[in-house]
Amino acid sequence: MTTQSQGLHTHVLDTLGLEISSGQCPPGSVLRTDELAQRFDVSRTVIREVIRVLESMHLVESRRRVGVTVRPTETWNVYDPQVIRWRLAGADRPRQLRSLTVLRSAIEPVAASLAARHATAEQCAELTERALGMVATSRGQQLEGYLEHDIAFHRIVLNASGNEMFARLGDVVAEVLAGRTHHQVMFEDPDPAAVTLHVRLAEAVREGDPEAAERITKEIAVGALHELDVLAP
Amino acid sequence: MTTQSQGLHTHVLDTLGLEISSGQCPPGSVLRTDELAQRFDVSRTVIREVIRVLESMHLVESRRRVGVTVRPTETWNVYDPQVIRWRLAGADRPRQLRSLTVLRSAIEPVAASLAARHATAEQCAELTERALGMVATSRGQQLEGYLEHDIAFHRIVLNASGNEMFARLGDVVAEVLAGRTHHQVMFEDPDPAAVTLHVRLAEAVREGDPEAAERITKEIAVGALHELDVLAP
DNA sequence: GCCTCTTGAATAAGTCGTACCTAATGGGTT
DNA sequence: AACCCATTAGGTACGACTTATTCAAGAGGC
Repeated sequence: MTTQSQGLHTHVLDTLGLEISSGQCPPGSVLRTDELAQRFDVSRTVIREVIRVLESMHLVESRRRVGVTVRPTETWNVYDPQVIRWRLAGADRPRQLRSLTVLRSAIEPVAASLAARHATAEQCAELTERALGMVATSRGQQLEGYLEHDIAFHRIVLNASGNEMFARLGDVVAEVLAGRTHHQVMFEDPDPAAVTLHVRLAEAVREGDPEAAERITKEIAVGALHELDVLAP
Repeated sequence: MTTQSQGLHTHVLDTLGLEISSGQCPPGSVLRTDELAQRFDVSRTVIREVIRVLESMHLVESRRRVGVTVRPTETWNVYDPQVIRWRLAGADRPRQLRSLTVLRSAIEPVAASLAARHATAEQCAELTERALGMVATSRGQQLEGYLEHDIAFHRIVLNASGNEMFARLGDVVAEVLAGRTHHQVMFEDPDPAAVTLHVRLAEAVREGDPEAAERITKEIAVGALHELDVLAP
């Protein structure tokens, strides 16, 4: 059986990763490499490589004579974009979205403040462009276009902060925004207040006003958290 | 050559990971699995498993007919504790410590604020205990003991925040604190002001005062950043 | 008789070597 | 310039062997 395009490894990894993060294989349960090889109809070689990757994400632990044990949630590398994707696709997406949004609300204001100090002219220009793009797509069911601008906007801010750790959170934010748009039921157009705030943030960064940038970003974060409270359990 | 105790895989992974993150194998350089197998005197199987793990960390990219290419720094999973450890052990430790400390300064105040709301009696008790431990070891060259209390203290705050993403940053903070103590030259006892702030933070959390907890944690962060400016280039 | 310690067989992961498949590449041909 | 083919290096498979753990049975001491 060779149905996938991108290699056996990828398919098996994705399937197992999803099963584990979604709780189908609860912590403590044991997998056997031979069984997995049979189940996926691949060689043990492939399985072992997958297990090693899952092990590096601290999702499982492999011990001789006992098998591959699923580790408790607390040890997982929850910052791994792959893990985040799996978890957002799984059962506890709401909880996941919430903790990620809280993370954003801590990071992004500081990042925006730094961006107001360090952003290049180029970054300011693209930021404004993206903000205008958000305005343009904020009405009339253009959710996908809006999402694209939104992701790009936040990515620029994080990059412009000049801090590597912030910059690398761009992928995480992208996953959160995408998850919100796609999985959360969003019939309506985005909140006009949020759109305005993005425009104002672009201005604050362009004018090099760290305090304003931080304050505005905090407002955006509050809005995002509020939105979760309204739509989720 | 079989010097390691914990498996060939671990040894090879650690060596290669370190070499890549320290810039010895600059982005764009190509590794060949056969060569690596020869070099480490292990089978290609082991090398392949290692490569797969490095690939999952986005440190390398494996393509047919071309080999294993080291990817540019921007794509690395810099939140992977393993990667952090490698980078802190490598050449650009100062830069790394700085960006991680900025990250802390964004996260920990928010975490402390949440901890003041959600901490259990148990957590408050252990927090106070650790603060006292820091006081007790703050004089007389007991750096290792101090470090242990410091790490535990911050870990409790992050855990008590109730946010999973914050909690999982405990390892990162631990690496930063350990790196600061071990690699940065710290002849002297810790800053007495910092010790006092930790005691006050424990109080603020115990008394359920989010604003105070956030403010005090910001002061701790400012101190840590200042310390870096003084000691590093 | 019950408990502890030792010993040994069973087990599943770890490692190895080889053989073969497949895709990307680069050069040579038309 | 477009096409084709040999080469190359990773991808996959299989089978044999090694080693750490575990668990249980048996020996010894209380």
